[in-house]
Amino acid sequence: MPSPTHRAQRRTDALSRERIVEAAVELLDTAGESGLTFRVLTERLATGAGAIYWHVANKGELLAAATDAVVAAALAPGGSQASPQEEIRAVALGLFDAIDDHPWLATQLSAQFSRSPWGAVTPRIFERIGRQVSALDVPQETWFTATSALVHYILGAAAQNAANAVSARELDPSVDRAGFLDAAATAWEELDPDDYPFTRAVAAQMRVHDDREQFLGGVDLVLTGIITR
Amino acid sequence: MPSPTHRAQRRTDALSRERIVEAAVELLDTAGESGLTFRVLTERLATGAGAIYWHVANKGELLAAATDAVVAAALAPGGSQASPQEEIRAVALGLFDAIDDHPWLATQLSAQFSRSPWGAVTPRIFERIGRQVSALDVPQETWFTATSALVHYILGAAAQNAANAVSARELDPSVDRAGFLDAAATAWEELDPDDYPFTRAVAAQMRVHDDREQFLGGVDLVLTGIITR
DNA sequence: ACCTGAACACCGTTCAAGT
DNA sequence: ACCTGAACACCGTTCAAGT
Repeated sequence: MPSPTHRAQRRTDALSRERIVEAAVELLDTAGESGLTFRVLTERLATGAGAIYWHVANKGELLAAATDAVVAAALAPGGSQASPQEEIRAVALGLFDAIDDHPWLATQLSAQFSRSPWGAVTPRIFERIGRQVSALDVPQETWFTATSALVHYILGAAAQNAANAVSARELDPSVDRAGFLDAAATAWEELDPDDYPFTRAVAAQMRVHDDREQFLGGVDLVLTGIITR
Repeated sequence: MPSPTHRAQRRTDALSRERIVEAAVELLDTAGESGLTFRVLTERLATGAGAIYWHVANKGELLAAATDAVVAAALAPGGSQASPQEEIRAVALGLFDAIDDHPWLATQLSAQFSRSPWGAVTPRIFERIGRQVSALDVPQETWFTATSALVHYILGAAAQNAANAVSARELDPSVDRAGFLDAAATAWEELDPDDYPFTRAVAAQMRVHDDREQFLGGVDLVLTGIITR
């Protein structure tokens, strides 16, 4: 029973690139990467396929736009004037949480990375992190390498974490995080001692670790390397 | 004009998982990720689709097997008993070169990473690097985070590099590496000074950098962080 | 300028049937 | 046990036709 106010909200009913991207993100969030299809998008938006193609060149561009929209939102505020280190940690955590909320983002981000390294998303992240690195009082010759290392670590680690979260849900939705970690750690402990001594040795650590804490630990580690050199 | 010796080689003509994976890798190398299709695979192997499905569950498994095969080869020898740092650099370079030779590996590696974090490839890399980290004389509590950071950096940076190589080829096959870097650097220098001050500042660095050197620089940076902490 | 929707080419996967 | 190949369901994309 929509009130007139709601109707007014729906009045801007015309198709637009924005509305399409929005619907795509929703679909990705709820149905995963394989759930984003021009057919269901067509139903959801109550139009024909051609209509979507009028606003968007192809599926790749749609995926890129969806990724871009979510990343832009995650990078948005920034807020206070903390130290460069704290800013970097904040940006990193923002991306970490975004990937956690939109697990498809992980794959997409590295795909963007691969397809057009300097398309739209990557430069935003690179610039955002790099600006803080340059404020870090380290020689300028190290900026490029340092920023690359940070960005690679952040995206890689966040992606890995999202993957863990997804596969945990898929494997057994009833089991909680602790249960999943426990099962994984146990699996590690049962690996062949000759082939996997290290992984076995580290299994206990993995059982009790906190994702965000561990993620930030890695950021600090790279930061330490940057400052020390 | 195949000699009898060659014929003997071709005698083991029966379909096998190994032969299928081999053909898949070849196809991926020459035609890219979108070139790997059950139809052309079927032609190449001169069989029917069902025959392939007898040996391989589905396309995902085939991709995983191809990735696994290439990574296993890249990680294979190891050789000398150098210092842990040197070993880590060697392993890193091995992966770097493998991704450079098989650009599809980059996407696939992070996809594997996402789909089944502890499927087959990732643990191999993790273990290989981790073993050296544990020999690094740093407290055991740091092993997990340190190894994760290294692996994330290595895969991320190598992937980025492969992506650059691919898009360089695609954009204009006639232009060489120096030309590509030059064009990219120029593009960076022409970015909006208000929005992208850092990227602009780092453009010159990017113009003259050497991929492998820069990659190893990042590895050293993370290693420094690990040892310093 | 923007949208419709049937049609096209192509894909991964299945399966009854063969050997 | 292993292979054949037609058939199925589904996909991204195009395009003549409408408004």
